[in-house]
Amino acid sequence: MFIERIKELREERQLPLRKLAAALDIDSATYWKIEKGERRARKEYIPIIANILHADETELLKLWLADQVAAVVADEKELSNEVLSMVKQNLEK
Amino acid sequence: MFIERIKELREERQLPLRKLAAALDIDSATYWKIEKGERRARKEYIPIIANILHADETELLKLWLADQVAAVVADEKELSNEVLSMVKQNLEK
DNA sequence: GTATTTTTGCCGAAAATTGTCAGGACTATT
DNA sequence: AATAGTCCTGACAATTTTCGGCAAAAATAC
Repeated sequence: MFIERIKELREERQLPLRKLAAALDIDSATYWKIEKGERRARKEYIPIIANILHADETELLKLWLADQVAAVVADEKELSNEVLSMVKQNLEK
Repeated sequence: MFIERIKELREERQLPLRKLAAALDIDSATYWKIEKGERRARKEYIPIIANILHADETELLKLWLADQVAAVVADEKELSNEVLSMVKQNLEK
């Protein structure tokens, strides 16, 4: 979700990976891996990415969080609905 | 959720930390930290814990997963409901 | 008051994650 | 076909995070 979105945005803006990598102060290869899902984007990167892509930071943050959550339950898909409900419940207190 | 539950069960069964630690082959101090939330229980520990506490493994697994998920969104409680919904949506595909 | 259990802090080992480097593949341009 | 620019990849190095043991203090039980 997150990575598809930032790739999409980057292409819309016609920015090369290099530009994003520079903004984040990392190697282009690393940024490439982030977009591919081989590396996780650090949370601190989100505002920087949002900025350079002129995207909504909160939107990206939500996508990023959703990815993290999805990763947790990925191995137990059968249980995930129930687990997510439990978490929701628990948050309401 | 997970840690409260296993502590509760352990006390019901009147087992000292030591017993659990032994079953998991770790130091009592480490087990204590798990029960306190200062250490994360490894996923592999769950069946062992379930067994020695005569508890339902799936129940404990769900609680454990819920904790992991909650940890992800803990810093962004305002967004968590939306994030959880997104994940649910995404799983239905 | 001794023994057992629980609680803490601190440190080193181990594992996981992140990043760099060097270079290959592909495309477009000239 | 040579150059330039971007994208892609694997191997390795560096860093960060996590984990567990140890030693000992505090609390509780016997």
